[in-house]
Amino acid sequence: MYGLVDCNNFFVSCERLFDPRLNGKKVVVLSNNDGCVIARSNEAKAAGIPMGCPAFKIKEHTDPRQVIQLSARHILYRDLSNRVMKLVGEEVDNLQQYSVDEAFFTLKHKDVDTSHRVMAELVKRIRQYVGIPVSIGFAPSRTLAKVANHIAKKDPRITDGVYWLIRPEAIDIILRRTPIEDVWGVGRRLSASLQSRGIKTAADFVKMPPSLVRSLYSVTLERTQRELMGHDCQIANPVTIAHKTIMTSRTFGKVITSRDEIADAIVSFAERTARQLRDEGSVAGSIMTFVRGDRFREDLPFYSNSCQLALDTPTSDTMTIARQALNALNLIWRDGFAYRKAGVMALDIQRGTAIQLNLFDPDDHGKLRRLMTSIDGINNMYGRRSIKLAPGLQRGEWSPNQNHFNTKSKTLHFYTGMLTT
DNA sequence: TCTGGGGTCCTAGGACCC
DNA sequence: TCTGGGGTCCTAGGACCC
Repeated sequence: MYGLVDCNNFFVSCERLFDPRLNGKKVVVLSNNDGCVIARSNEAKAAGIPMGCPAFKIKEHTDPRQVIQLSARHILYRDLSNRVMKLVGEEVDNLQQYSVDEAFFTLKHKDVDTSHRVMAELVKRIRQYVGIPVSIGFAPSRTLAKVANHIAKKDPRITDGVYWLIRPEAIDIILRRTPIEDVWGVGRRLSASLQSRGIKTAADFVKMPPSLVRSLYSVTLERTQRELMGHDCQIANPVTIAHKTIMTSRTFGKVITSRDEIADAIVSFAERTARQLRDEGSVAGSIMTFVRGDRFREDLPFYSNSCQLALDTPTSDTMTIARQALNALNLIWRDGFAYRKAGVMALDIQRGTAIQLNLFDPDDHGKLRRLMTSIDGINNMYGRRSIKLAPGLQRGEWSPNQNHFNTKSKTLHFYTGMLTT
């Protein structure tokens, strides 16, 4: 039996917490470059604004003057997410955070009546202490828990935000009402393909022979099918294990043609990537840098390339990683193109303790580690990027546009001026 | 004018080996 | 006409998620 707790309209709920005037309005939160809609209030959903909608296309769905558009403040959202998860963790077992606003878990209590009472109280407590509305769904598998959570959110008869999807007859009825494209693990491509075979609902899908699903599609989709039948197939890997890759990338506020500007951005991305490696107690074995043009500008020649370089010794040292990221940039840089996006990725990640010292590496790892710890400590105390490598000193030409911060909200500006997450 | 960022897993196919 | 067979390993790319 799995529980899934999910914050309702999470980013919008966070913004509303600090500006109640947003209540009852069509509110959307925009992605990094004020580009796409990444969160919607119920009112915005009802107006037909789809998830991922480019901001400039909102007018195709509703009167944009009635839509409040806000730049994302991911640091604030992370902070509130941590508070929600702390309260949840006190009442459940095996809490596995799946994303910033949702987590799977198992129950402490065996009997459903006690559990239901505890969970309904938890929903109330999160609302009271953190201010964020959440919903909880229960089912025999994670995929079904997703379905149950959806019902907990949507069905007005569910007054306490908790829904149990357990009885086979109930599961059968619900699956018949679940469009195939709403199933977790069935995206646009797969649902189009399944629909062309006459599979319209989750119930239709469950009736397909599993061997056929596997041969036509993949073991992944077959697992989704078995999960819908109520078998736990561990579809979601626990996110608690360390990351296998860590990436930092941004779309620039405008196209960039200067190599120095891009190098400046790459150093910033490398710094952030290295910091995250250290936070997770990991080291990277190789570093990848990529650059690309603007895929929407047909008037400009398009260029996209990446380069992955191994590190002599796996490390989380900012300077080594930045240096290697710049080496990679030098190998893929081409003059005469307009660049719109770039990024740095750490790969071949291992636990930090597993450092294989390179005999010929002149660096003193102990000294470097102490330096990095000091830098992280200062940045923790005085704000991110108080100390940084020279090339990234100021917000550059490449910084993403974010022009819709809610300056009228009571939120500490602490959460605003910081450069993205 | 304006189209995100950060992940995971699986598969097909090529390189290489005996 | 006919071009072994069976492995392993790696990578690129596609699909999905939020």
